[in-house]
Amino acid sequence: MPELPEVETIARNLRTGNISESPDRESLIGAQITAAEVLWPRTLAAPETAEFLQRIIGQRIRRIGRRGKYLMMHLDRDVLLIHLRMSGDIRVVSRAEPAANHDRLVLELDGRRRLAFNDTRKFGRAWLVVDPEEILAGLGPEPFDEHLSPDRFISLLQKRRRQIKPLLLDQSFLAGLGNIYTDEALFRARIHPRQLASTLSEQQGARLLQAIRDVLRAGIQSDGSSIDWVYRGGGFQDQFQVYGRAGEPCPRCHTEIERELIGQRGTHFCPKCQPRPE
DNA sequence: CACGAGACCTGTTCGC
DNA sequence: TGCGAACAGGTCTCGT
Repeated sequence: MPELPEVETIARNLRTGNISESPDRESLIGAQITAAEVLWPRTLAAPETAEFLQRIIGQRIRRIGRRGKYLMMHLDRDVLLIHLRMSGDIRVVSRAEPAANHDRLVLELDGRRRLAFNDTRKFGRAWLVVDPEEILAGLGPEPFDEHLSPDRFISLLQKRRRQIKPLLLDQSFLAGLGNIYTDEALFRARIHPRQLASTLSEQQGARLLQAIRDVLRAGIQSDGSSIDWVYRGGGFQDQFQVYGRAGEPCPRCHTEIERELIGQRGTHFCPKCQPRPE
């Protein structure tokens, strides 16, 4: 469930305290970690549980941010990084609340509420590190980075002889896009997901960067997307134009939307608006 | 460098 | 109704 807009929404909500189940709806900034529990050891990528507990207990949350799809919680001395992968979610509940079914890592805050990393599929990971660059160094630019001009983006595309969709999913090329927002951006830019990056025209490259930013901005404005049984209050799923709409008419030209596996991922596109290059 | 397959996991939905 | 297959918002590693 988590692509850039969903992680951004979570980070903002934790900062402002706009969290539905939280007892007092107070910001997490300034909260002290008074206890912690690791319920599924593999969720904690580093360090080992014993060192993790010993280091994190007593620290206060000072800043909450995001880089790519990573949630970043800056503490007094360390940074807690969380990647939600496919099914992760963050909940804040009162301390009295019993642990939920798939809670994997729980932090008790000020002895009265708890922040739980819940993750059905157990793909998610958390790291407690001094320097987050240890983990984040390989990420490509943020989509909204002002240094990422259309010209710069175009020149990055021209260096890559690779299908555009898998390239956009590659976090070392650009950080934050996942399967949904990639399909939506390519549709809005009218680019076929299999077109080789190096063959995109300047106009297509500029259009694509614009579409990526538009789609991510719209996603954030809707508080992200909520699909299936995982619901966090986002509404962007109602604005999907192609994702999950195979067989339905294209909103632009009414041709049937197609679904095809590209790089092992279900890919949705309009065969007429996004013509397949020879 | 690029690509596909397989792993890692659990749960829901689809097709017969 | 039941049961297996397919599928799911992600990423890593390995072999070609």
